[in-house]
Amino acid sequence: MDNAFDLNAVVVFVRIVESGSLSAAARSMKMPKTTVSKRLASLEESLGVALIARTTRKLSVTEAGRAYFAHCQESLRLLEQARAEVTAARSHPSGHLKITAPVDIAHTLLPRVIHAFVGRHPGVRVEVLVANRLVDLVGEGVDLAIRAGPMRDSGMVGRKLIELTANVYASHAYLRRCKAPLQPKDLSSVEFIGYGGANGPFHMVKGRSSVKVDVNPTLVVDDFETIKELVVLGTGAGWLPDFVAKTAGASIVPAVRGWRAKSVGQVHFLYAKQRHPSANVKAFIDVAMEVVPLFLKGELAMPGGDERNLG
Amino acid sequence: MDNAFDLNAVVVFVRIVESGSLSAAARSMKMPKTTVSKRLASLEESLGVALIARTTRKLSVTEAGRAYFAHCQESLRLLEQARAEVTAARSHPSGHLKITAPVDIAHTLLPRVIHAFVGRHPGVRVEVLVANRLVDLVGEGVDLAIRAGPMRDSGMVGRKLIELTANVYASHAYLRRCKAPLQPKDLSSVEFIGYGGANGPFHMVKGRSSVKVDVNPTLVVDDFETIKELVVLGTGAGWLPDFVAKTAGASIVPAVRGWRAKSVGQVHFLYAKQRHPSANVKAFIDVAMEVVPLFLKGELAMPGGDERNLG
DNA sequence: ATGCATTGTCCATGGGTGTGCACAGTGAAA
DNA sequence: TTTCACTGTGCACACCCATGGACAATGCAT
Repeated sequence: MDNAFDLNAVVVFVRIVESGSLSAAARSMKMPKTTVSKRLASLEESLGVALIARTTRKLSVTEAGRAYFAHCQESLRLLEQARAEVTAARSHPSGHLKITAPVDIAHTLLPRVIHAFVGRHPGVRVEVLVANRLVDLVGEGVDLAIRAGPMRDSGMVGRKLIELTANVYASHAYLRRCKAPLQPKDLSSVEFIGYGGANGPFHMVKGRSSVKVDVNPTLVVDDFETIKELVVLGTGAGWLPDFVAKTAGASIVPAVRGWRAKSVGQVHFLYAKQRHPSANVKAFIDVAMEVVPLFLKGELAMPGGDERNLG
Repeated sequence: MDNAFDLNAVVVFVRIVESGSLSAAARSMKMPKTTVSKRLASLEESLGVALIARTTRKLSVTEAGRAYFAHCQESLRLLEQARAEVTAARSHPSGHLKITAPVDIAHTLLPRVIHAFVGRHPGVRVEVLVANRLVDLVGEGVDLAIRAGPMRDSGMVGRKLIELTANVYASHAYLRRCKAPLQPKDLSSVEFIGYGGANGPFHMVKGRSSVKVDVNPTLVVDDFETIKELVVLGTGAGWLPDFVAKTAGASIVPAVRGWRAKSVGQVHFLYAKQRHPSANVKAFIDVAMEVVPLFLKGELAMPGGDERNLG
């Protein structure tokens, strides 16, 4: 950085011309006169041109100085305007927001949140990237990710959205075919639809009670939404995250009344660890923290299918 | 100068975006990576906005960063262009040049110099301020003054143009009326036209000889050109600077053949003492140093009156 | 997998720079 | 004239900041 010339000196120069004197400029910028003097001198030095002819009392801007001043003033005005725009956008959400989420969440929680978000912040263009793979946030320019399970991305910070609660669900018709009411141990003998390969025994809780449940999956699917559809059709009982089951409305219910499956983790947000998080990100998280619990409690109106075009 | 934000950081930011990485930017600006990193961090701090999301390997410009970058890049381009224009104008004369000179010189030497100057540097607009008063150079935005006699302006530098030589001139007709050839002592008995109030005895020289001449002015005028006209008309003999007499062409000649008046000082330029004198000023002085001696030696063509409109 | 090169950041240190003071020069007021 | 307020600048010093080395993290090549 040997002889890169000091842009701040340009600011000083412009202020001098605007103020009409070094001292006035110094006052308006709240810096000592001597600094102003030296900055101007160094600018003239690095330009190799006299900008301001000065006696102790009078000032007059050189021909070169006048030309330079006109350009600089305009340029600095643009720069200041840019700064103002940015700091304005800092507080109130606007522009672009890119989100990624795994398919399960993208089909369930996410549409509700987005629906509320775009309603509240119409100026923001939202882009959603639905993928189960681990998206490289900074590499793909993603502002915010929603992930399930433990997070181990370095340089990122997380924030818990919800506890990942789940249960074994079944349709009313299916339950009528069984000898209700079922108990946890009965689940090992019903038609059970398992998830993916990582479907071992799980725990069910009721108050302080906790029992381990072994199941014999007659069917294994690696997609919760497909499982949900099967459960709705009465194919069998299936372990489902509550937020997935919820999208089926009242057509399916917990198979074992009064019990629920033990939580297996959290759903959380993940975004770049920065001193100054994006206003868009913060706003989106705020909306999500407000909307999702309502949705899970069933207090959220469930519109028909207008969010399907976002998937 | 508490929290005035660092414009140089903006330059660094722009270079980072252009280069695609902090390290690349550091290399291209020849400053250590650590400085680049800190500059960027401080810019984000003072803006209160994250501009660049960065992992150790990948970079991605924030929404806010993109908007800011576009404006800044344009603005800095303008600034750089301004700098280029100014430093270009440094070497080759252009723009505006304001000169002041006393009337005597403005009517004699100056037109010839200006004529040559505008012919050589057509891009420069020349403005001439003819006045015998002491013009405040910086106060009135004058780039260059021509003065006769000692200079005692502080903060200014001078450069000698010519030795202020003079002589006693008379017309051919007048000399015929006298009993030529005249000797220096004869001057006390001719009709002598004196200058202003400061017209005491003067010295005349011939080789190593020097004699003091006392005159009895029958007529005193405080304007050399008027004196010259009177001499041309044959009213008497008059002490005239050579450069004034020269404008009368061959119609007047030294009254005492072989002798001349002793020099009484210099004509010099006066301009602001600055590290970086204006290219215009330098060019003008160069032209003057070249043209004036030619004129005084009579080798310069004397056009009719086309320089009159410059007075 | 495992080096290897490269990236961005943290940290102690020295050089550069902004600061306060003093001073010459100037204009307005008395 | 003399005084006075104020201008812009030279100078010595303290302090901040750029510096370079070290380090964790990461992608590429083998």
